[in-house]
Amino acid sequence: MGQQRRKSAKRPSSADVASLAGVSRATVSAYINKARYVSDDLAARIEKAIRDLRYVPDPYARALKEQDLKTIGLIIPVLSRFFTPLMQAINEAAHSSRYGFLLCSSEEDAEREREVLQILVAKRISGILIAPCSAQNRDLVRTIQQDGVPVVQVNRRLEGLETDVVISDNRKAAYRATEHLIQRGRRKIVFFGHDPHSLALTDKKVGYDDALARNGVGESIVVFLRQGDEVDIERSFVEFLDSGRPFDSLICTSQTKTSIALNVLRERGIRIPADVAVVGFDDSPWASLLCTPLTAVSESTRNMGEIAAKLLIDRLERRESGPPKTIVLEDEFIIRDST
Amino acid sequence: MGQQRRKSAKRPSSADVASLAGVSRATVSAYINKARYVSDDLAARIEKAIRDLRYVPDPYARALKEQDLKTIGLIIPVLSRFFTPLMQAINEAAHSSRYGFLLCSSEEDAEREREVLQILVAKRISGILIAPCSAQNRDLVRTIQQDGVPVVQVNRRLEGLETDVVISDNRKAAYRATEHLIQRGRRKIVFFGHDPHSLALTDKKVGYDDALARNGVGESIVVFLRQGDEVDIERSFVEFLDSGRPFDSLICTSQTKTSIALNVLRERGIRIPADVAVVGFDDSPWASLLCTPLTAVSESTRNMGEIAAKLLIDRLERRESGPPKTIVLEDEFIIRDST
DNA sequence: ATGAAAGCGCTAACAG
DNA sequence: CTGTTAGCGCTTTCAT
Repeated sequence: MGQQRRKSAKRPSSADVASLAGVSRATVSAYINKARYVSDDLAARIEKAIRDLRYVPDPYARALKEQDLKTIGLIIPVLSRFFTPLMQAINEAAHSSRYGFLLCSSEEDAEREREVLQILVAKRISGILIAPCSAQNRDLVRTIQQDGVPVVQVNRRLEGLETDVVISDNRKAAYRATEHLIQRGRRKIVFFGHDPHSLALTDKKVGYDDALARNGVGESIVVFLRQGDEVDIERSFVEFLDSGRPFDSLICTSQTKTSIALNVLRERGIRIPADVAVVGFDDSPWASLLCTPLTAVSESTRNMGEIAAKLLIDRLERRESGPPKTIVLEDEFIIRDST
Repeated sequence: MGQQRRKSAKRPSSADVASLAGVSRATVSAYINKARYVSDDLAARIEKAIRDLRYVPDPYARALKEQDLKTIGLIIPVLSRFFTPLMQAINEAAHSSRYGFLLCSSEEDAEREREVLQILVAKRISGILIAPCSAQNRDLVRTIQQDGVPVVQVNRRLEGLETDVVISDNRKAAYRATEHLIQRGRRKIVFFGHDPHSLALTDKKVGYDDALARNGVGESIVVFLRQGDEVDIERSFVEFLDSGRPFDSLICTSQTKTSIALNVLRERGIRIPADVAVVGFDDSPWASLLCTPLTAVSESTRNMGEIAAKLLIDRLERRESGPPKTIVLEDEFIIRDST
């Protein structure tokens, strides 16, 4: 015998409740929304009818009438661990201000991002938090905003948009990391994991380039990496190693890349920092526990989420209507033993 | 000057498109949904009108008519990193079967879980994946299911529910971990991080108790821990250490707890495994890189998500209508150097 | 204090 | 092939 399927005989509507309670639908609606006074007598009968019928108002019918979904949408480029603290923070902030929370991933695909934006707007979302994945939707975002939906850019920023922005200074962090390696006497510094299409990586790359240039280091070693799973990342790194190109240090542009690189280095018996110094983007609770505790850039995405959510909610509640704010969080640079 | 707010003069409706294109609303609808043939001529005019007006159909009006949202809902107890791979897998599976994906967190709160369940049903979600946080909503889940909405339990299981289930065998994993410690000669084994209210932990605790009993180890040392942030977790562990109760090994019931415990142990100069052997639940890419590579239970939540999503979608597409299946994934037990 | 009726934007059955 | 019409379930004046 399979799972039962008593295909819903049809959900009760407010009309059913009304007739069972012997009142009009208007009164039911009024009672439910506490929109106007309803006598105790009727209230009790309605209450009972609702229970008996297990009536739940249809959110769509309601939404059809109402202007605002009282919900915050978050669009991230990928559902990765990196964004988890950001999601948590935003979810909590939304909830505690009595907003709903709707999460969407664009999968780093501009087309999909576009769709998602349109869906959110069509759903009359109250406001949008977005970590944009492509400049392609700049105009759409601008339009949405001009139509009265507040937008906050978070973690990544598209130039030329008059939105609130909360990012961390990846360029500077990369600069600092690179310069740090140079000061430690390294000259053959690998930038592991670049993708010119990624907004997130561009900043880091610029910081790296700047630091090399200002310190007169001519050689730039970049390992490119298009979107891919962990196997692809590992393969790219292995290929680089096998190319035999000499290097004495490594900047990994994400936590995943860092752990993959470290694992490969360990397997090959390459010593850190004796043979190769390593700095990783994104700190983790493990970084300090490693055999060689890792020097890392720490980006507080949790904090970023909190601030961004607050900014958005302030706009939504009309607590703030000034010009767009840009908040740049400083990344922490934590020097441990790997460099 | 603030962000512009040209409060949407009112969105265009299909009526606007129809009149601009000089056709009826039915034709517009037909064109959009490709529900029936529309002559090239009209199609072109409609297309143009849609563009000009930047028309987007109202999803609520549409939903009001339709029976099914073609969307899968996932309810997790907490938006943690632990669930990220699960979310990824389900999101991808949903998307590639052309379903939407709706994520909700119950925040380990039965009341909130109840609300969320009702919202999902009210929204006519196609099917639900749930990692239940409490037995309290068992009846509600049963009702939902009987009303024809397929439900799959994932990661955690409530007894007495005729749903598909995908879990991993935490009880056995805990048993194995405990027995492993005993075989290594440990007798004072700490179970770090218990909460009798947590379904997830109960299984682990049972495995631990069983292993102690079957191996004639009388002493059970349990560090309790109600929901709390990392600071709370750390404090609990520190308090335990400060109590001076002797112990020679440690089972940490989650990744977060593991990293916190390891950090505290390191700070106190307690050597692993010489002074204390450690096994952690949830493997991570870092586990092998630690100073003392960590013995760990590895639970493939990604895999769990894939399977659960497949099960659900098979039900949705009527590809499967047999009795409920229960899939129990074996956790891997990876012995490294910490034990 | 409560009820009747109109309408939100869309789809689908039925005509033409 | 395309248009007319009748709701979907709810909220909201406007009467009573």
